[in-house]
Amino acid sequence: MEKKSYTIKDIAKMAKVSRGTVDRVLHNRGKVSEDALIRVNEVLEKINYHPNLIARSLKNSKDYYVAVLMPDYQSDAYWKTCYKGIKDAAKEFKSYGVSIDLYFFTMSEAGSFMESFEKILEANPDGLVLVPAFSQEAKEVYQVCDQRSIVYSTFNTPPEEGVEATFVGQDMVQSGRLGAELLHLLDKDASKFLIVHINDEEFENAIHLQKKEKGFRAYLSERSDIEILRLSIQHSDLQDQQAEIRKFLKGDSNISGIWVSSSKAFAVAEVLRDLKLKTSLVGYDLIEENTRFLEDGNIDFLINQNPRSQAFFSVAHVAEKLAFQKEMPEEHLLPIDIVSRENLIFYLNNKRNRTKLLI
Amino acid sequence: MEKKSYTIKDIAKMAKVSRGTVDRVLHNRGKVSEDALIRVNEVLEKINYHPNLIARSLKNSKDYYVAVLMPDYQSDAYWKTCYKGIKDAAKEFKSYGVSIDLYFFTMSEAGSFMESFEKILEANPDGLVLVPAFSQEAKEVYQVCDQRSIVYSTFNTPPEEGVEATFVGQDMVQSGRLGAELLHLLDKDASKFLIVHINDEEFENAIHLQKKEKGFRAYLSERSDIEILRLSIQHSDLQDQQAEIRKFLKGDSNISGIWVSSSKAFAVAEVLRDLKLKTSLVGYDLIEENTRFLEDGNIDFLINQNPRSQAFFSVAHVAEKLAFQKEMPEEHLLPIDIVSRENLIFYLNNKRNRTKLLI
DNA sequence: TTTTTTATTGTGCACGTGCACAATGCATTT
DNA sequence: AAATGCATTGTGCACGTGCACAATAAAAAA
Repeated sequence: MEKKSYTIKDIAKMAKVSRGTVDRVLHNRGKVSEDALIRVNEVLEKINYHPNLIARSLKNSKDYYVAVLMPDYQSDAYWKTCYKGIKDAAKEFKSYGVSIDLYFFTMSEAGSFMESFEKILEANPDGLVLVPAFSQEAKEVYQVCDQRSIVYSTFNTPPEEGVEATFVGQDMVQSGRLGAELLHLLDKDASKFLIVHINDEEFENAIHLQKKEKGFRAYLSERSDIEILRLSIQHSDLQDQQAEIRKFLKGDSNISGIWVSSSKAFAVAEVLRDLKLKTSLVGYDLIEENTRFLEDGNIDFLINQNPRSQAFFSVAHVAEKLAFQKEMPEEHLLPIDIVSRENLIFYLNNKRNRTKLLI
Repeated sequence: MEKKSYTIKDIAKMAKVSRGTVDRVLHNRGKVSEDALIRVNEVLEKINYHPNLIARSLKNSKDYYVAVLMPDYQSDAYWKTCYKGIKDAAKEFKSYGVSIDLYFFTMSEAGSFMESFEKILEANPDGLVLVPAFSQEAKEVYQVCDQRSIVYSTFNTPPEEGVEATFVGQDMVQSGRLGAELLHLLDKDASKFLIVHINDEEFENAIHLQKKEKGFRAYLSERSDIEILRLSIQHSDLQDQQAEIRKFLKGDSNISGIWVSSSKAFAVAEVLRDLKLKTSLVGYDLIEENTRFLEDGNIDFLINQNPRSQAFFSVAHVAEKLAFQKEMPEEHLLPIDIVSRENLIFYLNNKRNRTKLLI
């Protein structure tokens, strides 16, 4: 019943060799007689040895330094949530000697991305967590990190194909499919849906939005001949955005459901409320503006992109790789949560929505 | 920029005392002159000391033994998922010297619960994780554990009011509310909903089902005058269950939506399919029988009770308390996930849907 | 003053690992 | 036979903590 965990000393005794020899076998750095090798391996097979990670990491106990490169969180509620995830991870791993510093860039300026990266390099970090918003620049980053053997992981935006960087995030195509499904479930006799993109960046650069739209359309094309309208809004001012939405909705009255591909569903919700329209509405992200309308019933579902967990895990992978030599996964896809009024509370401030990683 | 983590030795040097004195101050076990006390405290305040948990747990490195007392997982897909969570936790904490053994009981026999507990006591464990399905018997368990200072936590079934045992699970009332909301969203013009209970235990003993029903009714009474029918099935044989459902549905044809309070939604789904009814259906748990009907469209939503995470965290709390002296939370409520066809895959076998706990 | 008691402070060790380096055995060369 | 080289093996140390115990200083008793 009671399993004992064996130590190197135990193994040495059992194999009638010294600790050093066992160590040499375990890390196979040669200089072991065939005789001893066989004896040690015999014991190892019998007992199924697992090294004590605590002792190991105490031994390698140095202070690791991890830099995070992400969009400025002042500007955006979504990134603020990521920031929280980073902070939680920082708190978590502090006791294991990992300290974390943040560096920011502006979404509209690729230059600011590389500028911050230069600063990071000056600080000479052991690890890097980044949002590779600019794929060309990011490639350079990966190269430099490989060269200096800086451990890195990405989140939110998937790295380009072919790059073997750890990615924590969601399946964007599936996310779009889910949006379509929810609208479809809300009104099974729907005849017309509207896609709304409201985004700072050019749509052509926003690969994640393209993937989402692709998924949205794919779902519907598989099971109905619902007409799909599309409205892409570039204004950065809320008033202008809403004016355009209002104009569009007045022009086309019998839309059954609206899917907003970004976190700006609240902009549409307000217009719907003012126009007293009962159109179904599905959007993304649990930012305060959205959750208010979810509670009032103007938004039916919000799809949670789990920004907090994305950021948290991205840091966690790097930190545990450094501190415990744990392997980093190539891809860590988070669930795409459906949030309605009645389960909203569990996705807000959920400090414990996190995970020790497998060894 | 670079934060150093201070050690006791550092503090001793700064306060011009020895390691021993710092140690005495930190664990305030007296025998320190006022003079030294002040100096050490000054340093402590300045540097915000956090002990190195790795070193600490290496020091206290013994093998901990944790017993898990849960329903037999052979009988039930739900408990099988819990079993997986336990196994994952076992794997995770093995490297930290925590080994885990399982003991089972039968849901229908309170006696088997205490029998297994007796066996557990013989093994003399340091920690216990249990599903307190029988509240009276559980009380005795808590008492014995307190007496022998066995660390314990519960999951799935909340312990009785007034007991201060760590509980990992979900808010049952809210879970019922969510079920009602989903049905309501699926058909906003609904006039009649049906509650179906299919359960092994007596309804009177199944407090969690009672709470769920309460939440279901509460939601609807707040915002509509939908008629609520109720069908409680006691048969343990699937054929008998379905016969009763078929009879009921044939008798009352214009039901807008059905909510099954347990994991037996598949039984209803099959009947609906055979009768070619398009009634909305919401149930619980991602067991294979259910997910098949979810994929076929006979079930609209499944509510995920997160059995795997419940079990995992319940073990994790005990293990981290033992190995790292982390505090155990009084209550750890997991999110109530809404699962549809398009996000189902992320909730199946999601090895990483877990969390390192806060310190 | 010397001895004993008491209050405070300093030091040694173990936990398990991983590395550096010292020590041993054995065969080959001088 | 002594000296040298090489292959293999054994040992010491550090990581940071927490506890036991030794050492010191100061006060009280002789």
